[in-house]
Amino acid sequence: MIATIGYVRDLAAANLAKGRLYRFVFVLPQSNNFFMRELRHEVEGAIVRSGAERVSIRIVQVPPFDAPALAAALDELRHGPKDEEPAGIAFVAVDAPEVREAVARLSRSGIPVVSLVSDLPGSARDHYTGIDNFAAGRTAGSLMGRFLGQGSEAVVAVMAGSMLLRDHRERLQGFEASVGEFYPHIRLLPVIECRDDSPTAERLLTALMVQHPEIAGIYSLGAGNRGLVRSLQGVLTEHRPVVIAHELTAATRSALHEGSVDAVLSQNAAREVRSTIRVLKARADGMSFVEQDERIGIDIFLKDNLP
Amino acid sequence: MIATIGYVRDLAAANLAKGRLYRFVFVLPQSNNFFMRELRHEVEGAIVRSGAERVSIRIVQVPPFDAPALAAALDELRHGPKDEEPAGIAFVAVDAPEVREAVARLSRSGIPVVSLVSDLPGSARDHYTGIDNFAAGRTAGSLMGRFLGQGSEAVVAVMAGSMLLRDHRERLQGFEASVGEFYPHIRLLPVIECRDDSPTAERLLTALMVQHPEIAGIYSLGAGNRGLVRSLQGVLTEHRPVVIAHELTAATRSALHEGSVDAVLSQNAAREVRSTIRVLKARADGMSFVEQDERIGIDIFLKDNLP
DNA sequence: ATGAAAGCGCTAACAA
DNA sequence: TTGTTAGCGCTTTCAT
Repeated sequence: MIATIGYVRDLAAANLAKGRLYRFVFVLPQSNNFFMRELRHEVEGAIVRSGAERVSIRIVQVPPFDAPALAAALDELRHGPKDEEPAGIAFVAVDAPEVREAVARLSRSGIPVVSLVSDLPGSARDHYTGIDNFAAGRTAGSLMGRFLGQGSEAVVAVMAGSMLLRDHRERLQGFEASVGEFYPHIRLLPVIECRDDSPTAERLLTALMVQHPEIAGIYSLGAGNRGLVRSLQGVLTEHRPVVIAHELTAATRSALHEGSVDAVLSQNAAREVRSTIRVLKARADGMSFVEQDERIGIDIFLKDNLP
Repeated sequence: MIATIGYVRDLAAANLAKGRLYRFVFVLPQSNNFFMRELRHEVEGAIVRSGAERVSIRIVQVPPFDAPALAAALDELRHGPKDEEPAGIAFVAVDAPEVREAVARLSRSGIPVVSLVSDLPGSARDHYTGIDNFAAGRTAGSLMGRFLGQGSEAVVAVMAGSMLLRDHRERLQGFEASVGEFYPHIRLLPVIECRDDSPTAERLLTALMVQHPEIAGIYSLGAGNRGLVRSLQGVLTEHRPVVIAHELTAATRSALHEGSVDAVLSQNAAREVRSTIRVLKARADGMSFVEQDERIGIDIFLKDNLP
């Protein structure tokens, strides 16, 4: 009806008129691993830039891996003065029922919610900003299979942060599925868990390589890659295993460059933060967004296509 | 001075007051290959969305590979009524002196200019939106080397669209450099040029494979991949060469899926268009932008991480 | 030169 | 309910 005339509502004018301020909250784990720090850093960058855009972003930190604390933090945001109610919330999910319930309460209050980096399927979240971790694991499997080449049995080690983390579990599943289907000559050692901690990663991997000198490949699907790189330092070049890791960090970047790591799968934290803000804004305005535009791809980095 | 007070100019209000309209022009080759069509399609999409954003985008088509025509089109844009002068121009460069000069004239007129997909180094363009094609070629070289594995001499065919295209030349250089340095057992056949035409590609490749049945790898660095895929159809699975191509299209996507193509390097046309508009807007406002945010990465797709 | 006033497209507060 | 008016932060015009 209105559209027939060719009318388009001028959102900028509307926002000016009502002195609108989009209050968004990012609930982030106070983890110390590189990726979470980067994520926090990107949100802080967005805060600086947000001045010009009628956006006000606040970061709320919660203890990592702590579902009750996360749920409490989410509930907290629903209270407080009515005019300070957030216009949207982004949070890194911990996969637990109480978190799902807190999200349901937010949703019932009409507050847009976006899960970030780690998803909460089956919850009332409006959107998930992050990569498909199952596909990431499959991709790692393919690369491992291709890089190792055909031949007799090859032994591959897998290191995760924690099997309690949904994204780590999904990566592992994808990796196992891909290797099992296409590269049956690869034998996977039992997963070791380094709790995303570098010293632990170094210790565990070094021990594993002593125990299994025949290791031909390593897939590190979590954090703690400084330790991974250090454990590789003693290995002779000609015995270097094929190494695939996650997240482009200072450690993985230089390891790629010097050849001790062969491929890095990564997600772009800056892009994730910007996308999240666009999505929250759209939802806050009751606007739709192009799902396809907001998909976060799995970046594959070799030494040759480093940004 | 002003900044000390914490003042931030409200661009939205300013634009409202002056009824600003950003007039941008995209100068695109009227090529029929999939990628250029997609690029055009994305610009058309931006035109639709632009209504709400005080942006008006116009597409000017020029004959492909035609430097004089492109230069003339660029000059044309500087004339016409003063109040319809574009606030920014994006164009797919043809690497020639007359184009450089036309860009210099635009620049002198104070019109922001962005080169898109194919760059024009050394010209007065304000920005280049597109991938690093040399790095893309190197990446293809690494993948080819790793996928072929160590061993005795391996013969690899290279197919380009045209050596007159700067992006194709750069990809080839990167590929040759990478293979030459790290995989000396790979022998490259002389480049064949299919002029980005599928039937030609099919014909040339089929002939080449008859002539060189020992071909173990194919790098297709231009367009015309329907033809590439067709030429592969007759090859027995166990003799299938390692195939690396550029641009994720219907043809390369299904070929990846069914296993006749091993990897696809790609650039995201939608992202390129959006980035270009952001950059032009920033320049038109005399604002800076985060260079890093606007870098277009080289996407690597395996069958496992297709979007 | 400097200042006051009108108005861009909208919303919110108020009147009728 | 429907209509009117003031004003959001800026630029532009017109007057001082």
